Amino acid sequence: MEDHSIPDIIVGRLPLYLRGLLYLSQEGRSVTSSQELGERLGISAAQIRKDLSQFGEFGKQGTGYKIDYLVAQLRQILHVTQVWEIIVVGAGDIGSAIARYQGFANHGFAVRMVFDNNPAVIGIEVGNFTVQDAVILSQAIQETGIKIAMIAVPASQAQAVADKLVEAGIKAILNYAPISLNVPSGVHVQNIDPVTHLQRMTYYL
Amino acid sequence: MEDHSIPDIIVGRLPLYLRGLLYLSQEGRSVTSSQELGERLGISAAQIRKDLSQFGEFGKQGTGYKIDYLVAQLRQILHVTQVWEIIVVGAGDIGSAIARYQGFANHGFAVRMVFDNNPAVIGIEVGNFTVQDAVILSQAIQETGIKIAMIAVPASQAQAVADKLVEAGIKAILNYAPISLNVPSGVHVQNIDPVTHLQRMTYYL
DNA sequence: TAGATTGTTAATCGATTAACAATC
DNA sequence: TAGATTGTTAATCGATTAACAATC
Repeated sequence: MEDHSIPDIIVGRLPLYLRGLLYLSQEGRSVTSSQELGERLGISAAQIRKDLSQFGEFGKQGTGYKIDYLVAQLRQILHVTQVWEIIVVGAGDIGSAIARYQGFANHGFAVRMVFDNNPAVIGIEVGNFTVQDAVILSQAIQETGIKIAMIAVPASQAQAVADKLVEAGIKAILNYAPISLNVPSGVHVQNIDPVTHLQRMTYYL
Repeated sequence: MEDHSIPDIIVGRLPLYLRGLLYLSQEGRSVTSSQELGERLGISAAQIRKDLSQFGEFGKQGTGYKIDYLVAQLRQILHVTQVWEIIVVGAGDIGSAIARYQGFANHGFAVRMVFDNNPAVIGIEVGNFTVQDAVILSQAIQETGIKIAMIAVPASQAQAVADKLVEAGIKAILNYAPISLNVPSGVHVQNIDPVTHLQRMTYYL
């Protein structure tokens, strides 16, 4: 069947498969197996095959998966065949590091604008961008039609920024502020908080 | 029972509970309920109660949870009653942002040293730190007994760095490089990769 | 052909939710 | 007491694994 709603936990693994395949490709490999990929990623071969089978039949019995082909399929499934433009809100240390990050290129993303509301920061150069005044944030989102934003402002301002982004049409938020954002259904949020990641590990130490 | 092995998925939610409780506390609240906390975090009340019940009985029927008490208990469970010192490897944009990040204070962590292997970077100041030569990395880990490291080097060097860290005694790694690290059992890894987080959302766009 | 590996089924395992007695 | 909310049980739901026929 093809019109199942795919569990989010499976969707979350697809980018890992894609990344693993790209490294294999870089190493000059053209074919791989669920077992080999699984060993690289720390995921069982059965799970990889099961996950992929939700979307189609991409391999061949006896030989495995043609890497270039599976990469292309995963990119289509994940909607990263074109480049998504991104707005960064907050030009402090984290926002600046994101704006300069070279890792988005060739993976479906490009930072397009950087905003802040601090007069001391507005107008300075960050990477290839001039920090813009956050008062024109909504207007810029509506004019460009950009759907993805990253929040890199202090936690105290993050919910207000999220509300503004959503109202202007943003549909996906990567949130670097250490707070749980409340957004309407239909808007997606992923959180990156080093403290919660670290605390998850100290439990075991 | 008390000597169950706790599922990692539950351990992963405890830092979120802790963070939510701290915000409630900051707002002057002294008592909360599983329902209220759940609404804040987007987690069901039943799940919060069930998770907490793995570790003890922290609430009172009819009234809920005393916030300060539950915060203290969660800190003990997560082993963040004292400060864990951290080594940052890689003093590029990301490593520098981490080294300057103010959000670790009061949450159980403190960056202690920053390393790089690039002669152009060694010796410069990043936040309150002087970037040190990575050749003394192992020695520094062994002398200080530090158990937690963050990897903020290019993907091509990340596995080699991880191997070196593990050999020197590191037990928990927060990995900012976009690659799956292989480490021995007993060493914990958490990954922070904006690209995989973004691709997980573009699936739905 | 013989060997390898897929896609898929069925079984197992684990996580979440609903519901409620207990009790503050 | 009446109302509220916990801790826990049982039921439901979902995810993972094992195994294998199909087939390259």
